[in-house]
Amino acid sequence: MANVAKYDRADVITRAMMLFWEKGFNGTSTRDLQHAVDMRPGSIYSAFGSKEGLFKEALRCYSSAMSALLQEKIQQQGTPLSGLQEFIHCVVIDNRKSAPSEMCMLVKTVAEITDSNPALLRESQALLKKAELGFARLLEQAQAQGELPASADPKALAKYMQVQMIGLRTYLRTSNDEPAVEKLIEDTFQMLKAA
Amino acid sequence: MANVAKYDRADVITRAMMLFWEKGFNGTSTRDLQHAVDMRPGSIYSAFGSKEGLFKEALRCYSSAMSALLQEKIQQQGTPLSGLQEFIHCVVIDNRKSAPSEMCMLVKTVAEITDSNPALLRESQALLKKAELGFARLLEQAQAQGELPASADPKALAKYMQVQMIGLRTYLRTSNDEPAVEKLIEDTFQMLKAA
DNA sequence: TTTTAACTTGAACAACTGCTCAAAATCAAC
DNA sequence: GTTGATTTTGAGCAGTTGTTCAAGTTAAAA
Repeated sequence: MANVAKYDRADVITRAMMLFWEKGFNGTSTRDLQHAVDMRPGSIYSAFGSKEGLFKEALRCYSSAMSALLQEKIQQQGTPLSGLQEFIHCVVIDNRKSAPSEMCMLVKTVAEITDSNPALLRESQALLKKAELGFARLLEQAQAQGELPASADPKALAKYMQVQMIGLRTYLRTSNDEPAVEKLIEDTFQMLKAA
Repeated sequence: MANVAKYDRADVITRAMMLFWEKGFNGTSTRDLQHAVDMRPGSIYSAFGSKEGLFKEALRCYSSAMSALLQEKIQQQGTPLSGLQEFIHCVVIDNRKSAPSEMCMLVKTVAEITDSNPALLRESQALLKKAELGFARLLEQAQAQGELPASADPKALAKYMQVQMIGLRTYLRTSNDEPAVEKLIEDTFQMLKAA
């Protein structure tokens, strides 16, 4: 054998994710990345193949960080639905200014990337689909526990939740109207429980 | 006096708008633009000052085209609320594949541009705010005509409509699930009329 | 201690970026 | 037809882009 890598791969991906999340794929130059992860071009390219390869890893990193946050909130709150509500409030309101961008990184990517880069587009779409499936499973559990009425359709409600999350986060970015968005989050869950 | 401009300014802005709408601000190079509008760099820069200047005009062009489409649909349908519903269906579903992007150009811009370019960010935010005010005025009319219950709050519903439009258009881009989105549009208006 | 495979480095490349400007072309006014 | 303000042209600039690769460094194995 021989020399061993000096960098922490997960840490490098996290740092790259933060930059990409803030500036987008086109807005982030490889020089920016080199500085952010403190690696020279040769090392980055031997580890990730291309800017696109690193971006793909960053998308997955973002996705699993969000997923972990959701699980954390469910545990804290004790029930699936209140955990989901706390998660959404946390992502949309609490982390608004501390996160690299107030918008969802997957949505930003789907908005920025054209069909001329199918690899990145499909990766983002697949991760968003995965998130929707996670919501659906969660809503099923809520239903089983009586947190949602038996008449509710978890799959349809999961789609609805995705639309609301995407819409609310983006609307907040455009309007800066935090109280209104906070109220709309509450309305959404009111609606959910009455479905 | 002397020579007179050979290009049609409105036409040039429209062509630039189509390109910017498709590829975004960072994704569109000035060479792309030169080709799309069939003008040489000198002419473009003397007419618009900078890439940013042309983009700003493109944003306004997009905004007023959307506004005109809404008015058209209201006239066709006869009432404000049914006109609004037809407008949303048209923008989200019917024009999905024929438009340069299935997403809203203002939303794409707000997602792409960071706070390091305040001019473009504020322009998009202002145009989205203007659209919301237009929705609010429309909903007031609908209320006056009895299309909406007297208990409805037009300003709050206008915010809600913005969130739904943004969410639905973006969700369709990520999921490709046209039937689901079509149903969600109907649900939204059902909800509106019951507000 | 030597070997050797893996990793790191950073100069360099060709292509592309937004933009400028001197020269040429244009056309209303005289 | 000449004038002269205005517009068009496109070569080109200085900086940035994503990426490569030969040379140097490292440390486990022999």
